[in-house]
Amino acid sequence: MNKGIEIDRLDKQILSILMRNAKMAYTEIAKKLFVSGGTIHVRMKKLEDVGIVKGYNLSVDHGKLGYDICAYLGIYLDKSSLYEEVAKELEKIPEVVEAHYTTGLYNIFARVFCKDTAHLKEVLHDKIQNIPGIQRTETFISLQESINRPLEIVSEDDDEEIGYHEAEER
Amino acid sequence: MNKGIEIDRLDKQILSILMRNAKMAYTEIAKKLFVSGGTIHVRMKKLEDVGIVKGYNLSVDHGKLGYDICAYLGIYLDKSSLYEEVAKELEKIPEVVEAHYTTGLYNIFARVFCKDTAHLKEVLHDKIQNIPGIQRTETFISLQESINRPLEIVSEDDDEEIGYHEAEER
DNA sequence: GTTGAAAAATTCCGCCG
DNA sequence: CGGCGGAATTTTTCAAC
Repeated sequence: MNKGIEIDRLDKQILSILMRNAKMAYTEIAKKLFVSGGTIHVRMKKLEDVGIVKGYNLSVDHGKLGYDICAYLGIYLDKSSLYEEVAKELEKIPEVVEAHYTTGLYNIFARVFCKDTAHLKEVLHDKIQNIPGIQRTETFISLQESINRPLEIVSEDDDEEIGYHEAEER
Repeated sequence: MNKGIEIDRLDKQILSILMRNAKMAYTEIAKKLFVSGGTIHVRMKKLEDVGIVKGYNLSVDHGKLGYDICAYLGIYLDKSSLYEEVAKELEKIPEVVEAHYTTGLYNIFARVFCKDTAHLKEVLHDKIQNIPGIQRTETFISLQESINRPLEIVSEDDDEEIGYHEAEER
């Protein structure tokens, strides 16, 4: 039982390539995988239709755009049941780019981007701590991001001797 | 002093659009921003050259691909100085998609994707806990992701009355 | 920043195995 | 049906202004 969605090896290979470089042309992917460009097109349309592909994003260097601080916040709530309410308030804060309802020590896990420490203080003290239901927060500032990559979804038993290797970009 | 990189409002608007939908055609962005397609092309080339644009990613629904669990790990090291070594070992574990050197309670913050609880146990117990230098870990499983969006980089004083609004996709 | 034209990619559709 | 191939359309890309 597979949620009714059938994904074969070709689908996974296409996704795997595009997850690393979403700008690669369908014609080029087609050449790598020894199928026609039209096939890539049909497969991607299916993958978008069933919601496996959620979107296409640009990955940017936040530091170079003036957002020097990336921090994770562990948030304690007064009551776990306040989650929906608090999430809605967090959504209004543009610096919050991610929020998860989590198991473990904290009730909510959030990621924020700030320009500098003054900006972080403003976000924490004036915005987040003011949300009703939030008891306290713990802050983890990222000093270095050493890994940031897509999940490898092509399993070993799937890609036995695929002649795929990286080519030069564009 | 701005790191020597000059980014104007138009650059930010282009980035802002592409961060939400990296597949939008340059010609369409050009129409929205009332400039020519060539200008978008030149701006993007500059933004890629200076490293502000790091890449183009596909965003996928990991759950639908069989990876039901997304978890964050707080990792305690025996000594903070072991960071580089441990990071190198973490990089060998494909389930680890993100790792940060952080301030606060933990030394390293990592994000992992697993197929199910058995898979998570294997990753935690057989892979991560076996890395020399790691003292112990704390696991936060994401039960719901309620926010996941790009950072809004166009500041209010930048985009005063831009006639920009979302258009239908493709 | 713009224009315009060549090169390339996307997208669609009829056909085949 | 799933994949192929080709043709129409759109986009990218680049040089000259």
